[in-house]
Amino acid sequence: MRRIRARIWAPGDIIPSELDLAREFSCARGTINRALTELAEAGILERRRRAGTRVSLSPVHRATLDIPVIRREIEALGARYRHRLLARAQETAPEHLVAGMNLARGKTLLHLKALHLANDRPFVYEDRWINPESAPGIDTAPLDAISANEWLVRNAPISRGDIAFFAAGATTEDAAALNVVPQTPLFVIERLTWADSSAVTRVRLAYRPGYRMTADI
Amino acid sequence: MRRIRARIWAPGDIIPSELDLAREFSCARGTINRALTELAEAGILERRRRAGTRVSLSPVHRATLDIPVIRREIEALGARYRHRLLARAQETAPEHLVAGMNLARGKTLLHLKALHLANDRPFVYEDRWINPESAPGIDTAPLDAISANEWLVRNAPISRGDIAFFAAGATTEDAAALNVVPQTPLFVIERLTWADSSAVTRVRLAYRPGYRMTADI
DNA sequence: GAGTGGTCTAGACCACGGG
DNA sequence: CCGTGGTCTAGACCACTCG
Repeated sequence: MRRIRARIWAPGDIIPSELDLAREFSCARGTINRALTELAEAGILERRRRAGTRVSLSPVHRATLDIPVIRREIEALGARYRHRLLARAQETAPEHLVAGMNLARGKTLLHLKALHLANDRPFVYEDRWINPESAPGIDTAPLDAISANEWLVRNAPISRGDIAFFAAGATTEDAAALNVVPQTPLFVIERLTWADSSAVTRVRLAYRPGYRMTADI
Repeated sequence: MRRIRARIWAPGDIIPSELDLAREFSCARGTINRALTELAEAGILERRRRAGTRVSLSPVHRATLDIPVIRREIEALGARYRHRLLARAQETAPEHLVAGMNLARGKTLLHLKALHLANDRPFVYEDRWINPESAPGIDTAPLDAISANEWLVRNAPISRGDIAFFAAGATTEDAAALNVVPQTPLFVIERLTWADSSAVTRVRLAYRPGYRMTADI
């Protein structure tokens, strides 16, 4: 890293091979390999067999976001967490979810609406659909005592997910829940999680105005 | 992972030690160590010396965001990239930057305003402050030909950065640049990057309405 | 004290892919 | 072909921390 920052190894340059570096630093090749592999994962280096290792021309800045359970997020702010289950219903999957969640048409999903509060003030409004087949036990879960968010994290192991972040004006529903005027700009997260190839849950989280999601690079 | 998903190793459980697993799978401890270390970095496991390895009770979902140069982001959408430098001035650092960027009061910064276009339609409006001391050569850089974004990535190695994502209503300036009405909800990124302990640049990026930032978990 | 994970070493075999 | 990185092995020493 020192050599890259000092442009001794400039962007685009091939750096010495693992064997050469191991000799230079008097260490095992395995150690060099681990170091270079980490830098490659961070986007600083690009490695190809036979072609060698080069300093990335346009290093991708890679930020790692920790997406905690909302309870923890609120508690980390030093606030008291509470949540309120506003609605719970069995509904036929709407058309836009049938496609996104790869469901059979006419499938019944659990539809939840909940509000997460920090010190009794609205923090996030949650609109969630759960595929009961992928979350066995959800039907009898006490979702007023433990948030669906947390119940799922503990009871429905997921294998992967897609997540999107964007800005949106508060809908009338958002506005009522978060106690703001409609069309207030809100930070919104939409997340779709999967267990193997079947969808577990799709959630839309609308954060209170002023919320900032932060990360380190 | 199979055992964790199948709840053979449930959240909170201690799993066998590296030595035991190495024996079970007839492989070297180093291989087990690498696997478990990766899972710990992904937030699936928690490891402590002597205490052993346990399955996380509340696995942090960790998303890795690739933050490419804006040109690449636009090109990846299949659109033609252009950018327009709207303003370039030397200005005394405003008060809110003196603190955030850890500058001496009265320091002169380069202040840029630029618009990035996708197929000639506004995509991101950029408001950037650059510390010329941390970016030698920036004063003579042809920032109308190459965006500051790209120039910096190539010429000013950074060591770390903070990044924040939030929603905001379009300011009059945003609105004029992006050709929207004021107060339109916009997705905004603020990024502050450092080379060692001195700030390099602080940028605010206001994306066009409808922009979604996506990631995988 | 003793068992855990963290890290390194020296060596090996292999997949890949450029020349 | 053959040099590169990718991965594994067997062994070692150490830091940490629980009991």
